[in-house]
Amino acid sequence: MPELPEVEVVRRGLATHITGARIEAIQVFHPRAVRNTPGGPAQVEAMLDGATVQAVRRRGKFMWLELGHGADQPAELPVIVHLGMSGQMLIKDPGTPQHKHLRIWAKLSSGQELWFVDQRTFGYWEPADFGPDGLPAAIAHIAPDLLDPTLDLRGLARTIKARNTPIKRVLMDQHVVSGIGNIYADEMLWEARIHPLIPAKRMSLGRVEKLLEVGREVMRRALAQGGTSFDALYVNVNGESGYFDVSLNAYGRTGKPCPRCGEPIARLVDVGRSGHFCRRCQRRR
DNA sequence: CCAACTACCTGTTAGC
DNA sequence: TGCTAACAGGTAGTTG
Repeated sequence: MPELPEVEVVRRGLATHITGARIEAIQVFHPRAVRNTPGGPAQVEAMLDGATVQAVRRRGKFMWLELGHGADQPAELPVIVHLGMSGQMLIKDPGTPQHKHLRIWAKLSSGQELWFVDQRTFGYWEPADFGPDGLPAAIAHIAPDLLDPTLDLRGLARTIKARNTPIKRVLMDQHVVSGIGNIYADEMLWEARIHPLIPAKRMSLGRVEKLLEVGREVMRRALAQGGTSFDALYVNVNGESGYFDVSLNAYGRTGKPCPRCGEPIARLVDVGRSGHFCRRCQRRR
């Protein structure tokens, strides 16, 4: 559920609250909360204990904390944080009663606590190394996202057009462009009036470019409203929901009138995932 | 390389 | 009322 705007809201909150803070104690409560660690939870605890958070960065839906030993020392190692479906990074005052789904707990030198809460355990923290480009090597396969200032939009449009796959699936392929999940794929396709099942190959280059520009605007609007939330699973670091969901035009609106033409929004299932679109505005051809 | 499919999770809701 | 099935869905891994 958390996609680019939601993750960016969390990243900003973390940057504000934990940059420069030292981790004075840490405890991992669930084995699935850490990944790619031969040493298991203990390895992550050892890596983070005593480290200082120097920066919090993001690409697509992936965040990472840059850790060092001393606020003015260069970053030594990144730890990747992915929220999965239901992960939350929360800043708590000491003494807050424990949450049922608390997976990782850390005590910070700021006096506050950092909680990683995750109901469905698809989220995780992962110790990593820096690759040559300054990104964690473990996410080298994740493409730039639509809000990345270095994004080559024309080049991306050409890559997308080379794929013989329904456009919605291509948008959600994190190797191609990152940060787009089911919600924002539906929203940007609705906005651009494009049918989700049209093969990317059959679209004109200009239409693909237009779709990407529209997508970038949708992301910016959602970010300005603090992201989307339906059921309080997605919240910022203070536990507050965003309110972009009131701006959704297609996603989750099955049977409700299309805000553009009044036609009831249709639901279609592709690869077991539900999609929402307007049959009248988003024609196949 | 590309495309398609599946496993991994648990809380909530719909249906019988 | 109580049970079961469907649903939510991001990513890695596998298969063809």
